[in-house]
Amino acid sequence: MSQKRGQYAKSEVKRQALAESALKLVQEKGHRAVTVAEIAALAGVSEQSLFYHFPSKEHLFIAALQQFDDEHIRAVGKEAGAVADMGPRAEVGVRRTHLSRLFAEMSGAAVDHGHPANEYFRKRLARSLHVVSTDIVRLQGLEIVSEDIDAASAARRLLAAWNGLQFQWHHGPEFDIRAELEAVVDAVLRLTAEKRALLERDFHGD
Amino acid sequence: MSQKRGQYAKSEVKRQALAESALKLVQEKGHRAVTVAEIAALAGVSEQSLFYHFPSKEHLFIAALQQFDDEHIRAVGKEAGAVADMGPRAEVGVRRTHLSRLFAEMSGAAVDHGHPANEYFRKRLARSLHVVSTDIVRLQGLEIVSEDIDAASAARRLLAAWNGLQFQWHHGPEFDIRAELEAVVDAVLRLTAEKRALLERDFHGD
DNA sequence: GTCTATAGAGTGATAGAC
DNA sequence: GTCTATCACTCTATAGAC
Repeated sequence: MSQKRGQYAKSEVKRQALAESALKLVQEKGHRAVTVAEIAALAGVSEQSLFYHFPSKEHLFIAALQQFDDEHIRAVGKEAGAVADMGPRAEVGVRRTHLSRLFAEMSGAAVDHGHPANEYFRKRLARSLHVVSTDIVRLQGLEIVSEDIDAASAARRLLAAWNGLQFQWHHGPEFDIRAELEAVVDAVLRLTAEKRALLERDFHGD
Repeated sequence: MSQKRGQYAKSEVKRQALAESALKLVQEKGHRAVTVAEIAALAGVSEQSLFYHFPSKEHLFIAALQQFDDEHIRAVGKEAGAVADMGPRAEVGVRRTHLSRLFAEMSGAAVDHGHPANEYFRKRLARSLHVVSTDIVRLQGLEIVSEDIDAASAARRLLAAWNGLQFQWHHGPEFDIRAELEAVVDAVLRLTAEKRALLERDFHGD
């Protein structure tokens, strides 16, 4: 997509195949253990072709993360429930250890402005902020969340907590990330036990 | 400290000098722009000597971060006020762009268990959790924070938010990190405006 | 006929074996 | 401490899609 070359239809197909293969192998073995040769083999292209389509292994891994996001967005379908589902998703996310590690490592490297993954993370953050903030507004409409909470700021705080807890989980000893994150959600959105119950009911679609 | 070699007193002095020089240069120019030659020169040791004391540039940077922490702990003195000072410190921290970037990048790479900085971050997190949690307990004693809040968990959430906001600040467009973090503190510790005022007064030492 | 996409044959760096 | 294997990546050339 951001590649200059590639007006041939074939190209996009191969890029996709390579991204999918990379994603699959990373999830299986972790990005440290995966070689470009394996990825190329799984995608059914030569190693040299891989480097024609992606300037570096890192770029390929970025495409793999992108690929995962895209699949996920398609799978989850509509994004209502982002807030209610945050705890479980953090838990699942962190259990996908290999992918989560790649994500953490990349996001660290990408604080450098010149880093190829910088754009990916910026866009991803913007999207996440939008999704969560939209869901908060929706919950305000349902009178589950108080109107006097600034949705954009609250979304930022919730995503920050998610991110930070994920890092802690990787660095330190394990803890119940779901419980911690849901506690933050309750605190930031000022949810009483009653409102939390409403949130759950809304999410599980009554 | 964790280095095998260095039984001579001289050695520890040189290590210290190298860490200080590394820290100074990183703060000035950013870790990407600093060369080991410069660091060695500033510390007044040869480049070979540097690699005798530190197995790699990365190890030296870890020592530099450590050095910064140590200086800071000494400067701040007693750690009461960790909670009250969290917002301002986040703001100052993020403005120290070069150091903050190194920190973010390293903490990303260190999610890998074999990474040399892994231990540093684990210990740092443990210490931070202890400091913040202790301060929360203190604030509970002063009846600024409610007794029914679990200090250890709350500390974890606050540090996660801090960390996550720092990452957002690096990746995305700027925002008021201090305001956001203090909002999280108020939410997590359930501080009313009144209690927040007490917190500030306690911190500024009446 | 042009230029994309692929292939062959490497290089340098590095980590692990011995 | 030296050797070796492996890895990411490059250079050059050409087959073939458009």
